[in-house]
Amino acid sequence: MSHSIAEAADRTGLTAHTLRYYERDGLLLRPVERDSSGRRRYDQAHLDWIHLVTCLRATGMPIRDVRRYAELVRSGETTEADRLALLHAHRRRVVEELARVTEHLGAIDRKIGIYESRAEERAVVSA
Amino acid sequence: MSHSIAEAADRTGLTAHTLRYYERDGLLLRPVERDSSGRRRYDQAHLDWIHLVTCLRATGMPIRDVRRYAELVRSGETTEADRLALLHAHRRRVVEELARVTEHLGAIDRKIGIYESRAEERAVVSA
DNA sequence: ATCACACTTCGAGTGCACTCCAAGTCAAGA
DNA sequence: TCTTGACTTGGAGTGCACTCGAAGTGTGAT
Repeated sequence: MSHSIAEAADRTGLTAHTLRYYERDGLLLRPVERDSSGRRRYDQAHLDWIHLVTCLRATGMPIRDVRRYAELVRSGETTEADRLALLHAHRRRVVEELARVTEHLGAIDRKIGIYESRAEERAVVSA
Repeated sequence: MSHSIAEAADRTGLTAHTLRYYERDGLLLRPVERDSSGRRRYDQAHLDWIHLVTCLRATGMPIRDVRRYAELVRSGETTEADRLALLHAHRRRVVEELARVTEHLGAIDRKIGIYESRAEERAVVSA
């Protein structure tokens, strides 16, 4: 079972443009196969890999690090320690970022609280 | 007590470049006052506002929405309901984004787990 | 057969948020 | 007095990640 670029876009949540861009930019493990008329065919292995790429991208990994990770995978299983290190470093940054955002969100919540209590006050006064 | 742009940069974690950029772009409530030789002087009210701006920015609010928020504040207290709506909408997006990132982080953690168990296996075999 | 349409490539364009540069001003210290 | 260095301005440049356009080709329905 293989899929056209439109189907792959559908299943990955990316656009066809972005899928071509990722391929050009070396984010995929290997170039996608083409059918007899030159069109891309994505198999399950590609979709699985692209899913991992979207996890990395959605958590803020830069394109060049995803490319680096793909290169490591391409280079064979001797690079597994390097891949693990790369993922660990990324994980640490993501956890830090989550904490930072959560903290800033708290400040925004306090601001919201201020506006709400002021709105409340006005409601009472005008009642 | 007022501060030079270098001190303001220090206290806000932004660069002097960024502080000037924010001012030019209308993210501050009013232009920063200048001393007799034309240099910016930041008072506590400015620093407090910039702190709020960094909370909004750090949680992913686009510059144009921060500007919109600043415009509402400038327009007086009749806009408090609008400000509250803006903050609520932002809060919702941030919470969603946190959930999304957390979920993707889980997938990355599972990937890390796979590499770790493989590393573990190799360690056992080579022992 | 013709038509619409999804696809191809290469390269250019976009939007965002800074980030930097050049040229000039001013104040304080040696 | 001279120099150093932090500042000023307007505008240009950068990096990232797409996003789109133009021109062309192959496929499937009418």
